[in-house]
Amino acid sequence: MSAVIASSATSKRTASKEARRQQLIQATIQSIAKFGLSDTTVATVASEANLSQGIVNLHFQSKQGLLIETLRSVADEYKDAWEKALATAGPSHAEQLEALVNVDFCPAVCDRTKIAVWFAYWSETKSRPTYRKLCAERDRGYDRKLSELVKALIEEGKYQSLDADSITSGLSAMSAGLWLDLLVDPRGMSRERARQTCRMFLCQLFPQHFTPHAN
Amino acid sequence: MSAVIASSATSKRTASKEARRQQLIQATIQSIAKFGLSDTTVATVASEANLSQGIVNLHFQSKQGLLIETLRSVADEYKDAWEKALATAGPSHAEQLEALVNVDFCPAVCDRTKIAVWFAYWSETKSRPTYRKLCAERDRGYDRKLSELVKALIEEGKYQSLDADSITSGLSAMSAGLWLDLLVDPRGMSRERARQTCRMFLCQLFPQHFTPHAN
DNA sequence: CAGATAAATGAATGATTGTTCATTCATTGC
DNA sequence: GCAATGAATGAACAATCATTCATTTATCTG
Repeated sequence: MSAVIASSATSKRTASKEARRQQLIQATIQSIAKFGLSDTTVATVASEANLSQGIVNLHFQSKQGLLIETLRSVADEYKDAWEKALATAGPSHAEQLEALVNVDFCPAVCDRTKIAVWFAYWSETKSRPTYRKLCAERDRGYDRKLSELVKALIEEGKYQSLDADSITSGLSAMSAGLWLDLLVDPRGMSRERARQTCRMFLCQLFPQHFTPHAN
Repeated sequence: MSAVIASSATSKRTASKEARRQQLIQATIQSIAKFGLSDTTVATVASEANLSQGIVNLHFQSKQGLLIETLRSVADEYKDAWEKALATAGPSHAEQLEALVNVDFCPAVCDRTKIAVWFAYWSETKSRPTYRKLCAERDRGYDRKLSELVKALIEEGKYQSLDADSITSGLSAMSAGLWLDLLVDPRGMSRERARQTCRMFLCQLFPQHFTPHAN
């Protein structure tokens, strides 16, 4: 969305207010990925953005404000991604489900830098209600849609023995866990392998709808 | 192991060197869970332990040293737990696998406080090689055992279509993801529900070895 | 019980970090 | 071209935090 504005306006003193904010948010993401959230300071962010110290408090009232807006930005981007993926995908329930699962492993979303950000904030949800609220919003919509599609498939395929709630939880948990693998041990896990792992799960559960090595 | 020592020796100036270290590590775990890693200071740790400021640098050379020892402690405890679980469980491959999976959801290991610690450190592995090394050691042993058992079951049951690597990755990812649910949204997920979710996965994969509602 | 030893304290210190603000500089409208 | 506007700077300030250490306190020894 506003990435277009941000990219063209790196020249100083020219960028619009919104573009600067985006630039600082991107710098925050880079800093969190590079140094971790604990060692991300206003100075490291400003340095990543090639801007001066005072800039953060100029555009966001405080460091905390910047951190919250950064999470909001990544969360919004994620929501946009899966909503767009559903709109683009074929109409069948199986196609919709596959599209939804695949979003988690597409390059735009499944970027090690952004994954580092997700885990940084997740790890502090217990102490920061604001983080939790923003993260919960992310999951609410996604999980609801995932649950819908799983239920539809179960009905369609007369998979009587399957429990929709378990499958929904299991599937979204598997995605998150594979993200963790990508973050902690990127040599042992790749986006493609992660995607295949989820697909394997779908093939096992819904053999009438998903078959190995298709797509 | 040394928790026995630590618990009995809370009285001041009496505790042995090792007991004090354990006490401080426990306080660190509490502090990380309460305030997050970013807001865990030497002061918050000392306060959780009801001890004075200087105590951390007395027993560990630095704050960083304490943080590393805390991770090591949680990781060791985890390793002890699953090794003990394997030793206690029945001898069949299915029983061993089930025991290994269940460890992740037993009260001793699957405690929201400790989960907060895991995610706090995982989120910083990208910037702190020491954290990564300690975390990787945790996974190496567990995943190797998990992989062994999965392969054994596939051979035993002539589940020709199953890919052992995908299943191993998927299973451990699902565990980690369910932990995340327990951390972020404890009302929507419980240890028991998480365990059942993993079990559902096993039932689907290995119908000859696992059947619903057993255990 | 006295002296020695070791552990713990907490105020002081120095380094780091978030925030402020007077100044600089580019852009826009007249 | 010339004010006027407001975005950006970066040095200065204030607050926080890790670390140090002289002192206090408990335990052990002979």
